[in-house]
Amino acid sequence: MSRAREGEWPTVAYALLAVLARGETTGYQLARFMDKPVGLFWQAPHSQIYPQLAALERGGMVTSSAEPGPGPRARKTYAVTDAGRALLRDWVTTRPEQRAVRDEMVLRSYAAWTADRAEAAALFRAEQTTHEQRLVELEQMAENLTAKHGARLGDPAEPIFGNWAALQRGLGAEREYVRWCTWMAEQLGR
Amino acid sequence: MSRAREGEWPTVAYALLAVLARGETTGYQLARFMDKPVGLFWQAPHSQIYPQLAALERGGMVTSSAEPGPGPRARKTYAVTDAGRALLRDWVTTRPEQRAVRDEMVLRSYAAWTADRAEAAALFRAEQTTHEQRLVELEQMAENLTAKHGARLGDPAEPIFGNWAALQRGLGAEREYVRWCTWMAEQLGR
DNA sequence: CGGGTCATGTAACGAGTTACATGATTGG
DNA sequence: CCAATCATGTAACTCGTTACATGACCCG
Repeated sequence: MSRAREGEWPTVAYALLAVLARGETTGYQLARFMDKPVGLFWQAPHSQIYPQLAALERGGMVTSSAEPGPGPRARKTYAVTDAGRALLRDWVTTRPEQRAVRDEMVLRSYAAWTADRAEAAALFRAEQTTHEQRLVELEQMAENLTAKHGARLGDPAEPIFGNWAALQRGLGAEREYVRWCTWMAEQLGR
Repeated sequence: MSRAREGEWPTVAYALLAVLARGETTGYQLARFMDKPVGLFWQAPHSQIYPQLAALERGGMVTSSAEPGPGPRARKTYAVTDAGRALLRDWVTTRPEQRAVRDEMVLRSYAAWTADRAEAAALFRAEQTTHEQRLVELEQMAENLTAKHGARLGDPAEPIFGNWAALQRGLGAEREYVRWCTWMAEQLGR
């Protein structure tokens, strides 16, 4: 929540800044956008988002204006400050240190020889199907984006380019994962 | 560390069982194998491994035999029990619930429009290069495996099939990531 | 009038990271 | 003799998840 060292923020803070950089919103909208189902580039529950927004405000990276809301608490609309924009801009071009490889399905494939062959094949076929469906959804999103924004998608100065870029990654990653699951199911199902 | 509910273990426990299922080893060897650099399917530091091995032993999933070691503490060799083998076998064919999408580079791509264009292009080119090198290493590993084990790699009953399967995933994932980084660098570098 | 949506927060916990600790043997 | 390797462990902390909490309004 609070910074580890002066000037260092957890990644979720940059995710919030990245969304707020496109226009001010309420904490609730941010939480909706980043909660479970979609959230193509980063996910976080509201229990992480509200305290993080408060921390960003204490740090002067965002400002909030409260209007009386429907519930027991006021509704707050957040906006990025210049300091927040600068922080995000710097972070975007900083190289991440290499993350740990941790994939439950890869671990299962590594131990597949210990399991029942047919059950293991079924597992990978089921995974394949799920991610084929996910792939169809993403392809639908790509069609919608193309229809609405056309050539602007190729312009890295436009915010919508960010959506396109994240979507390209999602499409590629899902295709590759489906390919691997298919291969695994084939290997196991003989 | 301890089980959340009776019969539920953290994933790192299954990773340890998966390695121990191939033959008994010491905690140190496990830690070496799963620490930072390699660990193609799961990574964990020794500070997580030693307590987890102790927990598995308390749960009757592994046994240990201690011989006097070089340091102030005894060297312990661990082996899976029948219960541990059964636990692993069941877990392997259980479907994981879908994991959260959280990729710092995707987040950066989403916010790329806020950054300096040339710096952003350089970032993705650098990532591309790093992962091209990683890919070469994996291809080397694939060659070595093929040379040493040949057709046994295609037999899902052989433990070595697990290495092959994990490696296939690594190769595919790295290739796809390199592809995306290349595309990003191209888009940004115009 | 009961459940869903809007709207914001706190608390408890688990998983993973980083740092601290100890001490013998081996190699340059 | 200093550093690396072998060998095991604990402590403090951060990040992320799950659950708890409150209450107005709207729709069927």
